[in-house]
Amino acid sequence: MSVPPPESDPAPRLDFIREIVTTDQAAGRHEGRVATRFPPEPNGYLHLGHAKSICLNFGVAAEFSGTCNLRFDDTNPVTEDVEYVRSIQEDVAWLGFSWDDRLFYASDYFQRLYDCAVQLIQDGKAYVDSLTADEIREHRGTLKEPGRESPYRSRPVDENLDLFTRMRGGEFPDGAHVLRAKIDMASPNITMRDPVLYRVRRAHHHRTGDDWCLYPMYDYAHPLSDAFERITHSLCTLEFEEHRPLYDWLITHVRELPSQPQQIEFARLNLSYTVMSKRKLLHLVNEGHVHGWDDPRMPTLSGVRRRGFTPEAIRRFCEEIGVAKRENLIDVGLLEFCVREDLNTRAPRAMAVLKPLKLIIDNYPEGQSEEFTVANHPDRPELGTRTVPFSREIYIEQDDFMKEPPKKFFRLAPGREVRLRNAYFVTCQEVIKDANGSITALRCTYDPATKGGDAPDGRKVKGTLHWVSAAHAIDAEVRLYERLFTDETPGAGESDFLTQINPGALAVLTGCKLEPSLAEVTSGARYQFERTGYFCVDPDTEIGKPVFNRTVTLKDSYR
RNA sequence: UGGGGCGUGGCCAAGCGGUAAGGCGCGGGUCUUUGGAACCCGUAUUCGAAGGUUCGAAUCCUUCCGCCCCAACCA
Repeated sequence: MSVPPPESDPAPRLDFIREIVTTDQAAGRHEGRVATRFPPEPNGYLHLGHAKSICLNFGVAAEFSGTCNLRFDDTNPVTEDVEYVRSIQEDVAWLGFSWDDRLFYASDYFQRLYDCAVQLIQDGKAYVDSLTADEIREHRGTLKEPGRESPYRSRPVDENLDLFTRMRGGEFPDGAHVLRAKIDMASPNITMRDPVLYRVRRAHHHRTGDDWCLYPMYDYAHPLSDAFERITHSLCTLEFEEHRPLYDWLITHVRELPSQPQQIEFARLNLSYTVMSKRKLLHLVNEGHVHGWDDPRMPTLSGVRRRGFTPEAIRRFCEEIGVAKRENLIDVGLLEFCVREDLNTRAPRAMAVLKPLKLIIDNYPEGQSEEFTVANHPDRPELGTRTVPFSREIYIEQDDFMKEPPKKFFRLAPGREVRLRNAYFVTCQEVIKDANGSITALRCTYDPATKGGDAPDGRKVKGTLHWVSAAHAIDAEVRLYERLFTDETPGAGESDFLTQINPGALAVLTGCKLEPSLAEVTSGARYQFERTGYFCVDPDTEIGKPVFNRTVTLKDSYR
C-alpha cells in the first residue's frame, strides 16, 4: 500500500496518539479503518478521569471517521452491578457521545473466549495449574529474582483439557485450579511469568447469572475482546504498559482472530484536590461521607452534572489538558475555568441575595413599587428579558456593605453612592444596629433622576450592586459546595485519605432572597447570580422554594 | 534499573537538527450598569544535569540525577 501524497494543507500538530493513527492510516493498516472502544468495568460510577478516556476514544474515532464501541469489561462478577452499567450508559450519553448499536459486554464473549482457551491448551500454550494462590505468588519470584516453574506446568495436553472442561463444569471449588499461559517464568516482565487466564469463581454474574463458574481475567479477555470487535487502536492508561507484551502474545497466539489491534497507552488524569480512585469514592458512598455517587461534591460525572457542569465544559476541559505520557496534576482551576467560560455564554443572569441585608430607601414613597425590564443576558438579546420589581425596602448582599471600607472596596459604605443594577443610584445615609452592635439595616436615599442606572448629569459610581425587592422576594436555599478534599495530591494518604475530607465542604444557606422570576425554575437550569457565581437548580428542588447548588464562583478579585 | 515509562515556565502542553506554539494561572492596561465578561500587552536567552557531535542541539550520542508503574485467582 502506497503512502498517500502530502496534504495540501500543512500537517496539523499531532499528539502522539493522533500521529500513530495517522501513520497507520497512511500505511493502509487495518484497511484504513479506525476503531476504538471505551471499556469500563461496571463496578462504580464514571468520574472525570473516565471523561478523559471517553473524549479520547470517541474523539479519535470521530476525527478519523471511525467508530468507538462501548464495552463493559464485566469479567469479575463479584464487584459488578447492573446499577453501574445503567449509570455508565447514562453518563457517556450525557457527555455527548453515541455508541449507536455498538454496545458490547465482555460477557458476550464468554463462550468464544473459552473456545480460544481450549485452543491455547491444545497448542500447548496454556496449562491448568493446581497450586494455591499463595504458592503461585511465591513461585512468581520478585521484582529482582526470576520465578520458578510450577510442577503442573508440564501437564499433558489431554489432562489440561480434561481439567479445564471440569473447571467449567463446576467440579472444583473456587481456587482449586487456574488456567495459565505458558510463557516465561524468568521474564524480567512479571506480567509474562505465566499469567493467570482463568479462575474458578462461583459468583452470580449480573448478565450471565449462574451460567459460568469460570471467569476470564482482564489480561486475557481484553485483547481478545478488542480483536473480536475488530478494534484497531486500543487506548488505555499507562499502568497497562507492561501488559502490552501479553496483549500482543495473545493476539498472535490465538488463531483466526478477525483483527490485530494495537494497544497504545496514555497518562491518566490527576486533578488537584480531587480523589479519583473508584475504590475511595465507593468508600465515601458506603460510609455515608457523601449522599451518594451523584452527590455534587463528588468528582463523578453524575456529581458534577448535578452541580451544574455542562458536558460541553467537560469536553472542552479534556481538549485543554491534552494527552501525553507524562505524569500530571491538573489544577482544578482549569476545569472551573472551562465551566465558567461555557456557562458565561449561556447562563441567564438573575439577581439573588445569599446573605441579605435590608436597605430602606427613605425618600421612596411607602407602598409604591415599580417594575424594571431587564435583559437576561448582557450580550445575547435573544435570551429575552424579564421584569424585576422594585420598592422601598430591598435586600442587598451583606458583603456589599462595609462600615469602614478599605482601599479598593467600591461597594456601599456610609455616605457613599452606588448603583443598584438596572434601578437607581442610592446613597447610604445611616447604619442601623441592634443592641449587640451588629448591623441590621441601612437607610439610604435614591436619586429619581438615575432611573435605569444612568445619571443625566454624567456622574459615575464605582460600584454596582445586585438587589432584590424585600416585598417581592422569594426564599430559597443555596448549597455551597466547597473543596471536598484538603490535600492537593490525589494519591496522598492511601490509608488516611478520609482525614483529608473537609468537614465544612457543604454549607447550606437558608433565607436567601431571589427575585420573583426565579419562583418557578426548571430542574437543572443554570443561572449566573450576578457577582456571586454560577448556580444550578438542584433536581430535587420544590417549586416555590428552589434549592440551588453552586457550580463555580466568579473570578472576584476583591476578597 | 530486575524490567517498563517519563522529565520543556506555577499547572498542562506543542516541538522530532535551524535558533522555545498555545491554554490555565499570574502581572499591567482599555472598556464596562456584574470588581464579571470582552479586548490589548507582559510573563522560559532556555528545555532535569553535565559532557560530546555539529556552522547550528529541547531535538543526535554518552554519563549522571529525579519521578511514576509492575510481584491480585482486580481492572
